[in-house]
Amino acid sequence: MPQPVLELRHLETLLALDECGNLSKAAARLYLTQSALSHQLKALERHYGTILLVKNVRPVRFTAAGTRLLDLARSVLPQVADAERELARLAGGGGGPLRVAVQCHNCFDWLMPAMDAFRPLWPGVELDIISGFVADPLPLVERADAELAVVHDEPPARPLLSFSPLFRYESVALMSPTHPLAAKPWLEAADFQDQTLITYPVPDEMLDVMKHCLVPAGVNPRRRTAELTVAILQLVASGRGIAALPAWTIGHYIARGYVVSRPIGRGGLRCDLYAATRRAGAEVAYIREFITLTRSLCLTELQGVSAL
Amino acid sequence: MPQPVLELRHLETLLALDECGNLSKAAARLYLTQSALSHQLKALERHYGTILLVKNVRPVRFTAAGTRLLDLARSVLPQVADAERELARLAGGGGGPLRVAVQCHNCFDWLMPAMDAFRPLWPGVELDIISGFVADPLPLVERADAELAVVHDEPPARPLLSFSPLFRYESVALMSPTHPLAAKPWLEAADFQDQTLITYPVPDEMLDVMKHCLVPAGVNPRRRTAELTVAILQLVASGRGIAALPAWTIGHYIARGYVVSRPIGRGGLRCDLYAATRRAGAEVAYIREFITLTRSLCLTELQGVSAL
DNA sequence: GAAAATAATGAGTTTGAATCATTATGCCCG
DNA sequence: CGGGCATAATGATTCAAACTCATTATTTTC
Repeated sequence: MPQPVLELRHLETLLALDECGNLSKAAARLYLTQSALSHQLKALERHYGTILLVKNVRPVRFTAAGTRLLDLARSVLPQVADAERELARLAGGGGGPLRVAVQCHNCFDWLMPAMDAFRPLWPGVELDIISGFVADPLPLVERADAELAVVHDEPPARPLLSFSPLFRYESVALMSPTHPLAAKPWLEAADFQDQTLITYPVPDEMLDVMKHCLVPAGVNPRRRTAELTVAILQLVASGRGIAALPAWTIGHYIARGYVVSRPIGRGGLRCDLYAATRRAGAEVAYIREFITLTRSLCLTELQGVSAL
Repeated sequence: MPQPVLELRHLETLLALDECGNLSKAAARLYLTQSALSHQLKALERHYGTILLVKNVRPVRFTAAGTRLLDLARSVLPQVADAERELARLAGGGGGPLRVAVQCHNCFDWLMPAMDAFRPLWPGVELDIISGFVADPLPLVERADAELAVVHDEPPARPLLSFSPLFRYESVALMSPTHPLAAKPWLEAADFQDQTLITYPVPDEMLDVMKHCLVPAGVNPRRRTAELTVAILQLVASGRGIAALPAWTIGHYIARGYVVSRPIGRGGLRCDLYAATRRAGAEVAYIREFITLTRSLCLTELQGVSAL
């Protein structure tokens, strides 16, 4: 007598499917394989005796039946989330500090909205950013001066820490539309050799292009620095040099034609962000939710971002 | 990153727990073992870091956290059920005939309310009772003159049919409060020997006491028949004989002291009801729901009824 | 205080949900 | 039109969650 074939898991899948538009992306977002989702869908469709979505079209299109289930998901999953938050409160885990240490300038672009979304859900949590960017924030977390650190790439395992993937973004090269390099479909490391590279005034370690592309290739262009993203874009637009920034920072500058962007290297330059917490912290409901909420916000809102 | 530990299954469990008042009963209702529920609860409680219910008290008492989850269940599960009904409609399985064949008189007591509850959920289903009680309704189902038959005990497997347990009820002996047998804590078959047994005018096959108790024991009391349950009770109350009826039929007669009831045999006389459908019919959403709905209504509303 | 109900526990088993490795399908573009 | 890329389907295999079984512990009842 198997009453409920349907489980919350399936509703999560449908939601992801709707947001991502295809099985593979949705699977990545759910930390599952494309195969898993395919099997899942097939089982559901067999059970209900009707197709739930048309997959050979981009993005996937939900049938009437699929839409009905999607609506169910939209109604039910938030209720579940609410209940679980309240349970955390009832279990005495509804409040506490959440100090976030961030390495990179640009992260503030998404960190602020994420914090804004988080605050009303967990009014009992004291949310702070550990200001002044820290070269290596991991010791902060280890000695409990921060609950969470955002770091690049997955660091080697540490006994006290646990790492959760946040997302992968693309760093793109920026130049004025009239710049000679704008003619190329993508840039190689060598293309930077005779250029002026405009960056934030931070160590090369913390600059994606330098760390992952130019330093390995032994390229060392002229440099110029600016504190603010707008200032960098200003300099680029006026032809004073080229820059490399995460794709998400520059959406409307591109749209307005002030600057153009080109991938760095054939497949583009991908950078991975992780959230580090102490292992004990990874159990705390509000820290977990901060991570998942941030991830999910970034994946849906930010340009050029994909699941990790 | 296992987000949802909670699944619909758990919500079903909580609901059953609330209705049944203890793990064992709830487990039976869900077709699971008591052990399964115990493990389930423990896992949930470990995950949320708080106790959900106090089990060493009858009925179990939900904690604040438990109540919150129970509320979630009460909100979410009906939404899921609604969605699934609509899916069935969208899949083209929202309508069709549902002709129910019933063996026993008393079954109408619960069949009517069940049908009343069912109708608004499936307006497209043509619900009928195959009237005139049929001695053996199984052939009706086999040759598709009925979609569902209610039968006693689990019949031997038949190639075309599938049987679903409905519930178990107790048949009790009824007598006037002043009757000598009322002094006994329970009745043996032999006690019936010199009595007048008042029954419906149907073959012994279809009378629980006869079939499962007196006939096996070779006891054959005087007989008197009446068509209606009230008439039987009237005769019993006025000392004209004793009767045996399902415990559920007689609640308020007992309460008012007109008659008293005694178990038949040490542990009482238990009878099992099953729903028979054609194997193909067991797949049809509305037939499945009719069965589960009926079962669940009877289990919660009827006296002396337990899960099978 | 014994018997009956009920719950907990840990080991063992089953099942279903995932992955892996591969094949199929559709789409774009030269 | 055919090769290459992105995406989905498939079936075998793996793995772990969830269940059962057998037993012990606890509580209730008479």
